Amino acid sequence: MKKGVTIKDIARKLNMSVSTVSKALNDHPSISVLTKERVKKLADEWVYIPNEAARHFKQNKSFTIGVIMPDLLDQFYVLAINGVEEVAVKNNYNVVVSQSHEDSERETGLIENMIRNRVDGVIIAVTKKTWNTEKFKRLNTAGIPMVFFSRSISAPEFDYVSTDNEDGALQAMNFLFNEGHRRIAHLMGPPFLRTSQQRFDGYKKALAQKGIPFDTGLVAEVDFTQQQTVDAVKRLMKLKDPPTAFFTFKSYVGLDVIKILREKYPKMAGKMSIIGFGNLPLIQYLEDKPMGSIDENSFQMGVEAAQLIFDRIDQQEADEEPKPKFIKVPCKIVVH
Amino acid sequence: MKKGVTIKDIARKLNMSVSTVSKALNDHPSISVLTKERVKKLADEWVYIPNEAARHFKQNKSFTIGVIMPDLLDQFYVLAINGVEEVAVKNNYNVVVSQSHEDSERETGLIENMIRNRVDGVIIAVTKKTWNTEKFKRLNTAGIPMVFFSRSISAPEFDYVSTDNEDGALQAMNFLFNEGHRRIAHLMGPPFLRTSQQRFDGYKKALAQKGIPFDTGLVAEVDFTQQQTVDAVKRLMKLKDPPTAFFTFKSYVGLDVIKILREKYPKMAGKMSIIGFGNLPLIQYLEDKPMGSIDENSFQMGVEAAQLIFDRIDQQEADEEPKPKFIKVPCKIVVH
DNA sequence: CTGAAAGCGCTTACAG
DNA sequence: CTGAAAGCGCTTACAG
Repeated sequence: MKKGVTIKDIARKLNMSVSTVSKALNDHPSISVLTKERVKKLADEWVYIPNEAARHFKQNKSFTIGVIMPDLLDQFYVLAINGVEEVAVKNNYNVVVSQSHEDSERETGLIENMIRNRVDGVIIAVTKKTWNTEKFKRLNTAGIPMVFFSRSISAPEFDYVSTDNEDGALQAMNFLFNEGHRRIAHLMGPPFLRTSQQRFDGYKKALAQKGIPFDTGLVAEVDFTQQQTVDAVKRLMKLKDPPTAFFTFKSYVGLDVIKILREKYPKMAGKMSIIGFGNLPLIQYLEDKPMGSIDENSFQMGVEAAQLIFDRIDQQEADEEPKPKFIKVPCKIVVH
Repeated sequence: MKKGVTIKDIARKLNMSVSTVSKALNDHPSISVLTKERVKKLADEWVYIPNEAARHFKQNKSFTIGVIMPDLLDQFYVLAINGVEEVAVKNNYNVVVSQSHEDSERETGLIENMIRNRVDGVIIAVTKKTWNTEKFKRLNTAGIPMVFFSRSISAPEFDYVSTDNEDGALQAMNFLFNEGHRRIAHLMGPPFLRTSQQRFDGYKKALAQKGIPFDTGLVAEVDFTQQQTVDAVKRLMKLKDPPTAFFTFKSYVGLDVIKILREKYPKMAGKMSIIGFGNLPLIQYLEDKPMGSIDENSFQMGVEAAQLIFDRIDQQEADEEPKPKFIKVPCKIVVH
């Protein structure tokens, strides 16, 4: 193991104290210009690279925010991460991204790991199976701010950044109404997620506003696996009065619907109108596109989540208990 | 700021030394069972969470490997990360993923950052604009092992894990030959990437084996932007004897070709056979699929890269200078 | 089996 | 403007 140059090495060479070198490198105002120059020159020559680990340790801050996402193969989360990164870079923070792979146990482990590593804040989109608040309370106890991102369990005591789920649902439904649809199925997400409830609420509200009676038979819960979506579509298509359109929790589910229709109900495939949450980059490559998507502006959501985390970090020093925030980022329908 | 329980707190309460507590928590063999029990019990009660930052700092290891990828919207890289993660978890290591966003300057900054944070190893897929070895030498100087992943510049002194690029190209070409194609265009990647050269070599080798003269006019360099692919396709389609098939550096380029053909040459769209590197999950949703893809087994590549990094980390202690390795992970053609 | 001591590389009051 | 000292939370030879 080679070991690098340290502040001590520089101090010795220059006949200075380590404190002076440290301050010089950090441009501390009390240090003379000449000293700063000498120190920086040698640091340069010797390719001194500060040990951030040591700095963080000493300062009792990791300058790192942890992000836990269910699955990065879902481009929605990648866009969000890009937003988080942008804000983090501006604040000279690092971002550590982990995937729970929709596994709640694994998620617990990741949170534990983040606490052990003393990240300064956590942004998390929970798994589709997460309902317990236990692990989030542990973050609280450890004094680490956390915000739910996009997906949240029913726990209003935590911060939550999301798209305006209800409004997005309204936009989707109204668009479908305008296209003449009246029998619109809703494939909703896991019911213990606030997010699912909010989108479902929008669905019902849209129907009510339009004066269309709510029909439970048109709603199915899915867990985003193809299997469940297959089952749901099959059941719905067997109805006496089957739906003519689908409003799905997310576009990936909509893509599965399209695929299933193409395979099992080729006659219907072209006619069915489909809208879901998530304007995914991959849609551009599809020939058989969904009719539209709710653009959640996930990059912006990432930005807002990161900003909220930084606010919370700042507020820690003020040590007043802040009220939980629910930030809704506007969304808009995009027609393909 | 709340501060957590430390080893010292536990030691004080139990009238022990911090060394004993530390050893007890780490199951050091020299500590009595009784002591271990007492320590662990209190640690549990008090919700002691070890400060990994401190441990890493003390041990002069971050137990972290850094991964730099061009862009996580490309699912190929996400699959690779999953492979890296799997190996890392087994070794009790963390993985820190950063994106260069195909920006070479930014890449330099990320490497710098990883050195500052003293990661134990780096896996990197370079940007499409990277050609300079400078920054990689800095990692060397800092004593941090690095392996090029998938994409590499021409610098055989570094480790490199990649699919068997030449063989993949041969498979693609032979498949197209079997389909009856003789005029096969190649959209190749940036020429200063070893990867591009290797795939191009396979292309030429396949032609030679088949006794088909190599025609420079059928080759175009692209930088993966749609614009360049559009230009290339337009030029190729204007040839007196235009290609009947495309072998592309990667499937995303192939998808762009399909899109362009659909828009500009609808008559040709269905007939053109297209094969590229990368069996992407999103292909399942396409109706208008490429004919096939070279499955690079990116998860496995991630696994191999991580294993190589861990080998290198272990070898550091032995401090003999190891020879650079070029690991080729087998690939196979997948027909859609 | 347990503990005292040194130290990882820095930063930051504090004194001069 | 500079420096001596303490210390962040741990681990690890070493002594007993």
